[in-house]
Amino acid sequence: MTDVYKPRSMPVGARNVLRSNDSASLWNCTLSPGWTEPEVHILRKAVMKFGIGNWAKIIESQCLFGKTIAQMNLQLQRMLGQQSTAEFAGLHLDPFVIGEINSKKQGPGIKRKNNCIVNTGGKLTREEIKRRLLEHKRTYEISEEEWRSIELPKPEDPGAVLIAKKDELKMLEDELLRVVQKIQKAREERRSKSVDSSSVDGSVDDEARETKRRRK
DNA sequence: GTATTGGCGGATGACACGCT
DNA sequence: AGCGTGTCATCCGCCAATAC
Repeated sequence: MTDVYKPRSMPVGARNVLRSNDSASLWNCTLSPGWTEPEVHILRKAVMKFGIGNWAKIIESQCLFGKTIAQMNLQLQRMLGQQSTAEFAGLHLDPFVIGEINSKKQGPGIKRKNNCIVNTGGKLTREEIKRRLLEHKRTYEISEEEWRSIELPKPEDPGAVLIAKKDELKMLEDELLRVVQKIQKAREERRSKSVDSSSVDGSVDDEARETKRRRK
């Protein structure tokens, strides 16, 4: 048996088992559909520069052209390793640092969904959010000099992006067509083989096959 | 071969809050 | 009060493993 790769982010304790039905995206090994690795790094830099939750500024910068607030928020949750982002609102910090810490959290009070820690104790009070915010600011926020110096990629020409996406769509459609044709061909070959063997055998006639099919 | 189960992950609706 | 924005909880489709 070959060694099973266990991601670094996998927690210790009872869940430190790679089950056969764990999806590849579990443990943040892969990205959310629709996100490429460079895009994730741009989002990481963008939240470090503009502050977590400042989606309007990120959209305005056009560094992630085509991404919606919902998409960015979902990807941020994956990076942070928790669903609730209110306690980080506006902070200039590296979401991967928080994600690394959250990935190691274990215990009866830790409930996860999509590998993100979800809130189980009701909504946080404004005071609690404020308290956590100040704590995170002290502990994790990078210096102003640092986040101001972050450079984001120049906005791409929307027309060029559209053309590229159309090309990608055409490529995927062609690939789908090829796969469908391949399946059809394989089915036809299988069917012709079974017809051949039954005609040689002679014992399995159409009626018998139909009876067998009906019994199923 | 089919049904059941467990879990992932995107979509969505409800809600809170700030602004005008 | 109405609107826009952001957050959070829940729903539901899909997939793979397992049971029968």
